[in-house]
Amino acid sequence: MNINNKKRKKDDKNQNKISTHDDYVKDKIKKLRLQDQKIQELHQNEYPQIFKNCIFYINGYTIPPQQELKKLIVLYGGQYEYYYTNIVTHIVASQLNIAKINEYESSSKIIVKPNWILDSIDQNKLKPTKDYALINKNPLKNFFFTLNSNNNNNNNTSHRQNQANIVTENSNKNNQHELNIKNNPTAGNNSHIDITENENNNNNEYENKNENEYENENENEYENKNENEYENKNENEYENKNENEYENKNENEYENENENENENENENENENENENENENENNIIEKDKEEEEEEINKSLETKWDVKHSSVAPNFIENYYENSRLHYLSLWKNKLKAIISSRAKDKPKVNTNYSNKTRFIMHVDMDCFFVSVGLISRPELVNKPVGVSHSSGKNSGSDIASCNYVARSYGVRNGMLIMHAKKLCPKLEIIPYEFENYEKVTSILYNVLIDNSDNIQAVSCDEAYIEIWLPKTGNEEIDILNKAKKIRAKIKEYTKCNASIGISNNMLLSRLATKKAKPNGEFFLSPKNSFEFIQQFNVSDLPGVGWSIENKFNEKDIKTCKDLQKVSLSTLQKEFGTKSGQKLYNLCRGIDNRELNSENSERRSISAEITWGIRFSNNDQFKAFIKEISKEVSKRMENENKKGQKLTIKLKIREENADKPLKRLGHGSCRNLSKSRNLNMYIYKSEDIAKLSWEIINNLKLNPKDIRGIGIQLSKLKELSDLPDLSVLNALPKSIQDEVIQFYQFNNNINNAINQNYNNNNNNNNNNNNNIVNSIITNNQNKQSKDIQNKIGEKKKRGRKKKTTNITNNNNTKTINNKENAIDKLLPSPSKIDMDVMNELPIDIQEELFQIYHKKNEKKKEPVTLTQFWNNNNNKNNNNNNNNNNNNQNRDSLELISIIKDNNQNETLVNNKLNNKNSLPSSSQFNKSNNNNYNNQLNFINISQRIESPKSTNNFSINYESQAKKNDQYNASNSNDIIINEKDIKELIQHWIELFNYTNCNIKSISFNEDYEFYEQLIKFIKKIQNMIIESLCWHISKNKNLTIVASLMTFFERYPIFIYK
DNA sequence: ATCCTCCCCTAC
DNA sequence: TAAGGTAGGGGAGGAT
Ligand SMILES: Nc1ccn([C@H]2C[C@H](O)[C@@H](COP(=O)(O)OP(=O)(O)OP(=O)(O)O)O2)c(=O)n1
Ligand SMILES: [Mg+2]
Ligand SMILES: [Mg+2]
Repeated sequence: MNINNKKRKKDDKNQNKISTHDDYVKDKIKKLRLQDQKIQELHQNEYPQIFKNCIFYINGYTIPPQQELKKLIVLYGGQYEYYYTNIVTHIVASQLNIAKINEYESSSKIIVKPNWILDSIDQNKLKPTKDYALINKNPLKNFFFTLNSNNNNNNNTSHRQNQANIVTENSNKNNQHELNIKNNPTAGNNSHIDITENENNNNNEYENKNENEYENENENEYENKNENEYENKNENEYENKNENEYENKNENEYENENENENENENENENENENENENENENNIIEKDKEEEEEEINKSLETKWDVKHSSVAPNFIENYYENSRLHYLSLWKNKLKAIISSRAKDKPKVNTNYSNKTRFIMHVDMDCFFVSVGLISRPELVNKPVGVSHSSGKNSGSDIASCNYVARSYGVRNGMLIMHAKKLCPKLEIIPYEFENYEKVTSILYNVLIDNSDNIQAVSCDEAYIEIWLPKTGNEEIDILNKAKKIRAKIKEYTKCNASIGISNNMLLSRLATKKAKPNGEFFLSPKNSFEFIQQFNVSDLPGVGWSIENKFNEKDIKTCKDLQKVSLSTLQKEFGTKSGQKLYNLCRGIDNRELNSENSERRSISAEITWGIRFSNNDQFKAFIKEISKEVSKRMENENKKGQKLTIKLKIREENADKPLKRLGHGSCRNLSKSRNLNMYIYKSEDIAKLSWEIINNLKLNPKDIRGIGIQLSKLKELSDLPDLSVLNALPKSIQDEVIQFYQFNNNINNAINQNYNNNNNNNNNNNNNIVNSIITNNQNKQSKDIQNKIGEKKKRGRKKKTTNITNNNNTKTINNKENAIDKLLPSPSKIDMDVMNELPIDIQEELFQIYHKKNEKKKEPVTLTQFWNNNNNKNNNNNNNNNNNNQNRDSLELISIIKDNNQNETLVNNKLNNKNSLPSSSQFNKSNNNNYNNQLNFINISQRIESPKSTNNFSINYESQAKKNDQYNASNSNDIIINEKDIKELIQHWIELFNYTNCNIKSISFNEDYEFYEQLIKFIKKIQNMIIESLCWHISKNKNLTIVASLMTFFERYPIFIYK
């Protein structure tokens, strides 16, 4: 390995290229293979080598986890492949999308579920793999209901489809670096690479940093980030003309901009020239020429503006492709997600830390963008360099990053080129290389993951890591060596310098990095941190930006030493309780935060653009809202979220704003934000656009003044049925696999669910009634409390924390009982494949077509499973043709088969009856609704949906064709479910699936042809609801299987059913 | 008290 | 010529 490294190092030096991510991973894989082999050799005699000729690749998320499977595979003689290659013989997966299955099957790979490995080991021989095939798991699914394969194919390219597969396939859709990080099997906590053990100490290539070299920077003038100071330059003349022209001056009411012109008369050369026009022909001609030229220039500029502004085609797409800040945000999110999912997968190991010392490292690449850019430009390393879109000396383009040579001139990240060039005329500008930044980030994070006990992503070039070292008395030297090695590793593979700050908390290590830079490491001893920190400027403190800094400077507080003298109460009076406390702690080096590797859930999703926004009329404005709504929608789908609260953020040009220094920039603006609680969840672009425009339209703004637009959705909720991993993990191993497949199945029908959701969402008023929750909170027995305890209650988000101290934010992900109110009818589409059905042997068909009828519709008691069962046996098949009398009739739809489970049903009935009166839904329902709706519904807390002043006792559901459904804004005001037949069949299929996880099992459903289809459906749904509730109650009362309850609850939250009448 | 809305501020 | 995004902490002040 070292030989390889050296060799590559040489090569790379010649080529000045980043080693690819693969280089790093390949090296690591080699090491890991060696380890695997060693383990194998060691244990060969202890374990039967049953997997001897098998080469495994584990695809995605599995239960048990990859690492465990890997261990077993290796111990039992198999070969574990870290990447999928052709030599692989077996694919292990808990779920796969169809594309993957096809891919593997076409290359004759054997696909097995993880249980195959476990069972084979159990029985000491290879089990037949066909019993563990991933597909055809549920024959019913294939017999009666085949997923709409067209749908599948179509959806495969959509975000949602990809997202739907997040558990296993997330990494597939993402860019390379994410794939690498996420899929990197060595990234697990039991990857044993340790630089300190495996590396030669020949990494002396990093120079000894001369700390003072760049530190005599006293450029406070540039630290003053007051934009206006830069932007109040005398360019009004240009701006006014330009803008007037741009805006086609059609509407007099908007022409107030001329104010500026008047204020700046002295500079208005053109006017003066015009006034001085005289008889001299030559003069006139010359002047005409000049004017012409100017006009041409102006119109060129205007054209350029129009071409590049928000009215240009593909503006948003182009913009985001080039926006560094957008990338920074994007990457940060991705990294956090990756780190987070890693952390969740990783089992919590109870290591004994008592004889170890904890260090926090803050690792940050030196002038990241520049360093990456200079890899291919070694001739510039010792010159001042900045990364920017443009290089003109008067350019208003931002410098994203500048190197330390440039910084010695006072140039700073984020500075405009025109200012930087004044400080440093020789500043070289190099372009962005976003793809390369990603590559380097990938390597950086791999190295950090491999060399730490815990990691928190900060940005693409920066992370905190936690490292525990044995107490040797020399830990401080050890940790510095460790840092050196990490830095060397990063340098080796990326050709870029990283700096590392080390201390015992995040704040101090962050500050230590400032000392370490450039290209160094620094240990900030916590022992004398209080004194040490005094030398830092307040602006060095993370959390102190220009605003707070300015406030301090006004009071002559420059350094932390100064700040330490300010009392807590003063700070709190000035900045508020929390912020004051934070500042008080910051300047003392106090920071109680723990690394947060497990991301808390996203609470808002937004898209925002404040560059290039220029509209001349409301149509353009509106069109842009439509476009940016698409972007937001895309992000919602990617995150699998829908949102209840819509916030519009606008930047509006100040009355007297000057022309922005930055071309097409926003200039001086006032901000405006307007939010609206929708009482429904949205995610579709049309909805977002429509509602956004409603908000905006109410504001009565001049479209010409708009300079920035943002749309944010918050109060988020899961859009569809991704499995809750914490629930999943709580389930017995034996059913985890099943559940995963269940979800996989449902992922294929999300689109239809959501379509229907949107058709219904206006009916949703305050639906805060959660069936499961109300049962549990009102069921007085002890078991229900146990369940609550077991499942835990999610902390309410947004609630102010009681403690002022920064506390460890360990986000235990739990089932959300309280907040996930039942909200929507979420039917799912599917196809009943009657052809397949007809292929079945007659006796099976017959069995399946057994029809169960409820005997007496007037009966007020809910139908229990037992009754259901018995009724079936007494059923009369001949009364199918009566569709006139609802009451007398047997169930309008026919359950084909219900399989009783261990006589549970008896118990279930009793329990249910005993508890009936304590159920809240009953009283709620009756109080507000005097109808004589079938009592069984009282059992279910769906009152919000059922009651409606104009409701009758008859159900009405409109059937609308798919084509009509696209035009739904108004239709959704009615109380009708707009739904199509296909969707309903899918819905039923869904509930059948669901029942596989309860103690009863419906095999299939069919409808009486002579009965009104939707009426049948509604009744069916009622029945199903009862059965599930009963099942749930039974489990709860018997304290039987809490994990099943847990999973049922999640299902309930995701698949509530509502009935309209 | 606690919530909500509309901000401001910060980090990269 | 230019790509000034984005999520979250938190405060002020009003509503409940
Ligand atoms: N205003 C800013 C600040 C940063 N970045 C980008 C470019 C930087 O290279 C990268 C990382 O930011 P850092 O704060 O880590 O700054 P650098 O890495 O450039 O310099 P250093 O960390 O050495 O101070 O983020 C940016 O585009 N605009
Ligand atoms: Mg950096
Ligand atoms: Mg950084």
